[in-house]
Amino acid sequence: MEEKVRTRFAPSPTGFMHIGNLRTCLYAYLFAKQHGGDFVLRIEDTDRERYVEGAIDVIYRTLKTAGIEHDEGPDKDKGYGPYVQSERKAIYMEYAKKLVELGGAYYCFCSKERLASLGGDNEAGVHKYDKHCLSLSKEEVEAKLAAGEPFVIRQNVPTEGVSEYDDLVFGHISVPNADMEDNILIKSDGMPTYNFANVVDDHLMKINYVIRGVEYLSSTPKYNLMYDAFGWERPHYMHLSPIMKDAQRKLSKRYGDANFEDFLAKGYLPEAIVNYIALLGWSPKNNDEKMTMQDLIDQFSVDGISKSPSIFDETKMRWLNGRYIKELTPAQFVEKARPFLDASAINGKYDYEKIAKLLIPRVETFGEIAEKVEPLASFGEYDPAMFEHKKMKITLPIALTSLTACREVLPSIEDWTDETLKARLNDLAAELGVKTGQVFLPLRLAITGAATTPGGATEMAELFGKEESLKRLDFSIDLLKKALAE
RNA sequence: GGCUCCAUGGUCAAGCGGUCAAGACAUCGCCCUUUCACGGCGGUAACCCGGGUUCGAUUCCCGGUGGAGUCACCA
Repeated sequence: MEEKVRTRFAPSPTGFMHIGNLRTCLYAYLFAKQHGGDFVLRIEDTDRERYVEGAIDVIYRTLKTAGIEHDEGPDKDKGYGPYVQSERKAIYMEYAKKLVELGGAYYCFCSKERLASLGGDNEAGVHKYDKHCLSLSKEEVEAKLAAGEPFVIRQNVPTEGVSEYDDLVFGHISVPNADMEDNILIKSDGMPTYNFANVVDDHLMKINYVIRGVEYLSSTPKYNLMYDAFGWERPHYMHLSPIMKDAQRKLSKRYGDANFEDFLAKGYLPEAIVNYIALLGWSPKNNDEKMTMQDLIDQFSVDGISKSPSIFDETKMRWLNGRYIKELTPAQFVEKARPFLDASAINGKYDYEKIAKLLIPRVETFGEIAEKVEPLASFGEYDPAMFEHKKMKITLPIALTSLTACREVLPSIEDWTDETLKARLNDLAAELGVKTGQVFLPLRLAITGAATTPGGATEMAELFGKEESLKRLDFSIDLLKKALAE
């Protein structure tokens, strides 16, 4: 019988949640859900020096808005807790001692100084621990322990042979044992290192599919050695290539350029971000790129995961975000973009839903709202030369004729909407015997005073309302007359 | 530097011995058009190099080159 799939996301609370981390989390979630399994959240805070206050809240918040729901975690204990490593200290020590008894680890009392003297013995200046304390007899160890000497516990890695395993995405991996160091499992402060904690926790929490970054690809044999020493069943592994900022640099929080919440602040929709990062390093069988979380769960597959690093392309994410925005109704747009609308120059002015209708096909992120809406915020003196339009064959006199005709016709219109206005203006163009553009273009310019606007003449007119539109029209006709008189 | 891994257009990527080497983003051109957009149509653009294996290599093997990861009392 197949074992229930259990995956986990195990971030360390060191600050913000960056995109690479989120993608790892997403894949672990997708894999678990696809197989009807459990997705566990575990907090790896064994390094108290890197701990950042509030970081755990960021993790919860990110998961929630990204639409990733964990089945278990510090806030949902299903019997495998605690799910925060700092609260499991005693557990690690217990298992470390067990591993020592089993011969898979040993106590080490070497001083920092002695360790430092081991360094620099090759070109890269890399040193390897010499297993000095492995030769200590049981009595010597007991004596040192009794004397209260500070100690660490190291893994005892064989010096010969090769360790191998099969990775779900990278295939067969084999590493010479001689290249692996006797890493520290328990630090002198009694806390475990990642090397040890992840093995113990994954086993105790019954994690059978370990999904994480490639940085662990070559150290995984060491973890397997521990599973073997304990007599535990090894989990399946799925390592993921990094997301890069460019060909050389990895995307990281160090550059402060890839935090999930930063993208939210720039006006990206969480669904779009999740959709985009799912596609970075994985591709579906078909060519549909816009996918919901459910689509992702259904279609996720290990063989679609790529082995090489992928460069993060914000331009493409913008495009995808634009597609999501285009599917929003004006009401939904307003709901989601309200903070951006309020922060723009039109704050509170005009009907937001009407603005939304104009903005939906014109912005790819909410962050672009401010600039799009800027020309609508004010009206005043402008250069009448703007009315000249070669391609449309519009000169200042022609513009004046059109505007004057508009001024006569418009006041009688009761239903001041885009559709009605458009119909009437089309008729007007026919009556005047001119191209429609020769009426619409001058009118748009006349009531907006701006060369480019997010919408046409009649849309702008509807937005401003009848009274304001006519007022502006009068202003522009005067401006044009003055210009022609000179 | 040792070890592990990777290598298709500018970017994300299909491909898994025989294809005119998909698709998407970006870019360019045209159409639509009342500006800006949306939309539609079309174009430019790729198998890192050198050896093998094979009737035939982007695909398999080896070497080179390039890139990533790792070599911590960080994860």
